[in-house]
Amino acid sequence: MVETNGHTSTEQAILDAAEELFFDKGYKLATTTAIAAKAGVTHAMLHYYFRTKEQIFLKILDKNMNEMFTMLQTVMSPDLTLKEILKEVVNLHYSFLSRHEKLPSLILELAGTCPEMFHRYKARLRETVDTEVFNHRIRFDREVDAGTLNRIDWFQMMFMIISMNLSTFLALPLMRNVFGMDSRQETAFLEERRKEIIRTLYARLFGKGLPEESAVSQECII
Amino acid sequence: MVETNGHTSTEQAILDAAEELFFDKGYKLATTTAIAAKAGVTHAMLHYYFRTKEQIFLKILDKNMNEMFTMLQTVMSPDLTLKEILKEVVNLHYSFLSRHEKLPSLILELAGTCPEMFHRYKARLRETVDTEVFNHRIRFDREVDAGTLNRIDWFQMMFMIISMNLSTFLALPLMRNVFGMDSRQETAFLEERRKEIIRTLYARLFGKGLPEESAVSQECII
DNA sequence: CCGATGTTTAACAGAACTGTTAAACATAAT
DNA sequence: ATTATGTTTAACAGTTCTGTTAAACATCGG
Repeated sequence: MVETNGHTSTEQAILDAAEELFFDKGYKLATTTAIAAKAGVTHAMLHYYFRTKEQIFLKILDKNMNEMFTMLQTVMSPDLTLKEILKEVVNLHYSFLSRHEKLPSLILELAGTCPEMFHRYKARLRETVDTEVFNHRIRFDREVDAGTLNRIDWFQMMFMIISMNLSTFLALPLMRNVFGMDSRQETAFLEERRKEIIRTLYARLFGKGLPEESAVSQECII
Repeated sequence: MVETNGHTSTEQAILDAAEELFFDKGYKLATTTAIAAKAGVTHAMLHYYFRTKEQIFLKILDKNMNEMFTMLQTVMSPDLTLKEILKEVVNLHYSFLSRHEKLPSLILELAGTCPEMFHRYKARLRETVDTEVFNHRIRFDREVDAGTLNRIDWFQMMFMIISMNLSTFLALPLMRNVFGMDSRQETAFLEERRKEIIRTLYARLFGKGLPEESAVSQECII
């Protein structure tokens, strides 16, 4: 039953079920048996189409990682001010995360428990980071020198942005569990959180009269 | 072979091995077989002393959660300024995390995949949060009204502190993997990160002339 | 209609895991 | 020495998982 996209409907059903289960339970805990059950086929079909669990997982992960790298590379817009760019970075990342709520924890699982699988993306991740750093750094440093931007280490700033965004979505299951938010509250929280992240970032970068020890002295890691 | 602490050496060996494996692999992936092997006993011993995998896990998790709650409650020191308290909160939390590097991801796993197990700590967590909020909030609001503190929602501030600290340690395995830090670089990174977190927090709370949209208007979630 | 191709099923093999149990072993008190 | 108690072993049962395979089924060109 070959369809227009070149996939059989069975193949697509397996991919859909697998994506949901891998994101829900993680790589190791999502079983081929459960995937097949969710797709409504025998688990032998899964092996017929994809041979192994690892291959079907990589097909799904690749798709998501490609979207992530695309997102990372579209941050550049040279005709915006640095201030606008930074806001864009946060918003873009934040909206990507809301569309891929569970990708971060899957990546963390991979880095922690299947490092050899994560290796597949390492080079590309480093390269992307290096490129973005190179593209923005000169401009960034110039503004720091001109005094229109508080001194801060590049890497620390990137880490701050990424981690503030990420941790919002990493904490979401826990927040749902502990505070039992309904979906309206959740939307309101996420929106207020996004604004607060930008406020905090702006305060650190553009605020005046910051308290002591704003000096920075780190050898760069990357 | 009963020892002075009331545990047999076998029992303690199992607990030690279990703690390491649970933190390394998570609850579901740490197998009783592997725990027994690491402890150097047959896996039947594990069931002899603890009956089930869940019970040994809870023994270990309880110990760690108790330490966490103790830490959360020792934050109060009424004779410090608010500014000093906040710094203390960050430092205390940060140092706790460096001693329990892998607790956060275990808690996140639990909240995500075994919510019924996490339920055990829900009431206590809410209670602790409520108490801390109640204890600090009046003072906090007074300083906001006096203009010595920028306006910010309590919950957002707590979330910010916790998430900046947490994400540092959540990201650590990934950082090791991608950037291949040695232990000297890692120590330097963690120390610089701690300082940067305080800088950022202070900038948001005490910085002058913050850019637009620093107004805050959120109904409180908790 | 026939056979070639691609798809699906059901049964199986082999491994791993949790938990149980009966018997062997050690130890200390009587 | 014997008995009671606590500890350890080895073997087993029952389940679940990944991956394979042979046979059944469908579809379509000729």
